[in-house]
Amino acid sequence: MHSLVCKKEVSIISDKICKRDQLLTAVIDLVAEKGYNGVSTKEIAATAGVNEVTLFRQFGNKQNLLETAFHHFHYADEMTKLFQDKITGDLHTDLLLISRSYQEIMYRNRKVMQIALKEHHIFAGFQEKANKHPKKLLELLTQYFDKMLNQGKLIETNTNTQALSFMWMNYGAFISNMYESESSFPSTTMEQFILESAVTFTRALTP
Amino acid sequence: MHSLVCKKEVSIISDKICKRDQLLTAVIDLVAEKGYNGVSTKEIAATAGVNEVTLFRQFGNKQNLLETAFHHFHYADEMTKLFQDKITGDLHTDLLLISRSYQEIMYRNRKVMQIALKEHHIFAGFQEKANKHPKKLLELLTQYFDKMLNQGKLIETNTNTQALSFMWMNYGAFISNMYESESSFPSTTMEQFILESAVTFTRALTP
DNA sequence: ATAGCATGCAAGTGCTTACTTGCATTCATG
DNA sequence: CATGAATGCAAGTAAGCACTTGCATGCTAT
Repeated sequence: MHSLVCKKEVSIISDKICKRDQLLTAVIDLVAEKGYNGVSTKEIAATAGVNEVTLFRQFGNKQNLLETAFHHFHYADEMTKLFQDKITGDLHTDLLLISRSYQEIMYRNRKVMQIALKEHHIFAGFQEKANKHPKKLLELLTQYFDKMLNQGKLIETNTNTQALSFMWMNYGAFISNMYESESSFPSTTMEQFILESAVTFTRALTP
Repeated sequence: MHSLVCKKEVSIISDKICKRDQLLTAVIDLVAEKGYNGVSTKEIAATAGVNEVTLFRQFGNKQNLLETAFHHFHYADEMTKLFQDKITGDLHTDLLLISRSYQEIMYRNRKVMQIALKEHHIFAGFQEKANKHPKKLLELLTQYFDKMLNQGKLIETNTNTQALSFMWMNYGAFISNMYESESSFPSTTMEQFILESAVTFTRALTP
């Protein structure tokens, strides 16, 4: 028993993905760019290369299409694994890893993030879901700082605020680069920032 | 020869501001909340307490109303004055001042910033104008770091990247607090962040 | 071969939107 | 008092919106 969707993916015309997925992709792309009220079902269908009626037969209505797509494309859980697997105990190495992973994951989620940011007045749940993983990461980073503090590898400081500062710095960087094109990511500016900011926080927090 | 607008502000009913200003306020509030395509001219007029026709007679069309309001409410030039007037040469004091001023100005501009962020696909010029002052601030901060470096008050580092990190950190903090209500600003979290982050960067950058 | 399902196409429904028009009302100013 | 500008009100227009219906077509699986 395998997934019911997209039986045609393995069909004769192999490069043709199924209509359902084409619609999900189209709605994310268009809503991220123009906003929910700025794009019509007609336009979504045309972008997906299907008839508008197919959209309604598959998803019932516009809102449900977007909600389905949002949940479908929202990657998750990668940040938690990070802390289980790859943390070394060396502050500089770890901050670098966290920064880089965060930027990569957020960039991959960028369209979903744009939608959550733009449409939170219509889809209250989006914002919450989009912030779930960054919030978890903040929590894990605070715990990490606490552990380092106990081992004498960190100065006396408010670990929660330090974690928040580090995450906000990365969040600001992400937002500023959110509209960069796929091909130019990560930009040299972003790469420089990641390297330099890890050094900065390491110097500031090392006893 | 004084301003042509709002003669009625000084009228008998003194607390009643003129229709034009009521419309400008309403469109900023509503578009910031619901997006340009999420709010109708009817709704804007109703919020402003005027007839919908008055909106069109005063501003011609919806787009012009928003553009006029955007430029009307976009505060400016305060960041530049900061560096001319209040810089002391003590790193910690200055970073604290910059952070606090930035947050205050951005919060005052928050509705305009929300619009620029949401509607940049429709109003290309908004994003540019909204980012003009933060960009100027980044430039000034870099110059400040350069000067401190020359005076031996800063470690050898890429001053531009350091300035960018500091500004991105504050930008991330601003975005996260953008939707906080007037009464609760600045939150205790934000205040803590401003204090702590100034200390962090001072420790990281002081020789 | 046949039944069933997904899809395309054309047309249409009812609603909302931005924007207009004509006329009556108010009101400060000459 | 008279004039003119700003506003309100009611009605209307043309277009676009989400969404529906009926029917024809083609592909899949039994």
